[in-house]
Amino acid sequence: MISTKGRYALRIMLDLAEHSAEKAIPLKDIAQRQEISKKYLEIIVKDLVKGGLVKGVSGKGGGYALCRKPEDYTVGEILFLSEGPMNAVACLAENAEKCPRAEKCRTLPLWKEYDKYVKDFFYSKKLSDLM
Amino acid sequence: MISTKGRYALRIMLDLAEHSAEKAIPLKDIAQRQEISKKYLEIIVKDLVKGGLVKGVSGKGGGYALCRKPEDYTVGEILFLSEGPMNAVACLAENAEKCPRAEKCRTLPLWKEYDKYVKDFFYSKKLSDLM
DNA sequence: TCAAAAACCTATTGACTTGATAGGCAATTG
DNA sequence: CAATTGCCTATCAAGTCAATAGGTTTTTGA
Repeated sequence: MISTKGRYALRIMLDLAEHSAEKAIPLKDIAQRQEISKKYLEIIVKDLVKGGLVKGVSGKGGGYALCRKPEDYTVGEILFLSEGPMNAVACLAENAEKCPRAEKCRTLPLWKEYDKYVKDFFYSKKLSDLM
Repeated sequence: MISTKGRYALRIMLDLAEHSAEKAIPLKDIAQRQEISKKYLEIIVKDLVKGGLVKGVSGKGGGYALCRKPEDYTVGEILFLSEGPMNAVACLAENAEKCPRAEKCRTLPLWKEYDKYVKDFFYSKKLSDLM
């Protein structure tokens, strides 16, 4: 299940895409429009900054702005940056200790196929597709 | 992410499909073969019984057996029975209070599409496909 | 016949994740 | 220079996950 982190991240990106006119948008405005606590959005937008998807401008008159055009973002990169890798099952996680049953496991191929299927879906969608 | 409940449920079903020769298979055997605690499997198989996917036979010589042929089960029905509905996002859950933003939400259509995409995947796979 | 073997039932638990809230510091500008 | 805004760390309550534990009932097969 996709958590609020990923969902809100996408809404932030969309809000920026729809309202930015070359100038930075303060988080307060986004919070009001999206009806989400500004404090919570701060946590989420931090990851977007760290990941290089948006840039923050401090000080009065500051705010956030996209780094690229909306059509140059995929939904996948936004989502996976906020949610983490979103592996279908624990066996496929980065840090997972290699399962000794992997060779003979009847279900592992299914999870691998599903994992790719999901990633294909989100990487094929662009931010601009949602506007 | 798919939890152990759903994954183990599928492995139980597969084990039954591969080892049942008309007679019931005791959970102890499945637990040994699958290297999963029998006690934990009890919890999981209970849902499968309640959902009518397998039948349990009490008493000495008892165990569990499939109710249908492996090709007549979809992976989806096994998984969603164990995991619950697996809605992509909270907004789409059964019991979710209707979101007042639903009408104008830019992201809801994406989640709906994804939800269907995932369900299509699992409902199109048969248990026999994994054997 | 009766004891072993099996399903079935209820409760509990520790670790982790989720969805926030709170308070304050740093940077920038009108 | 004060208002505005981003940025940082910490904390928290509630819920979920992955089991474990101990007992009761049912049925067979020796």
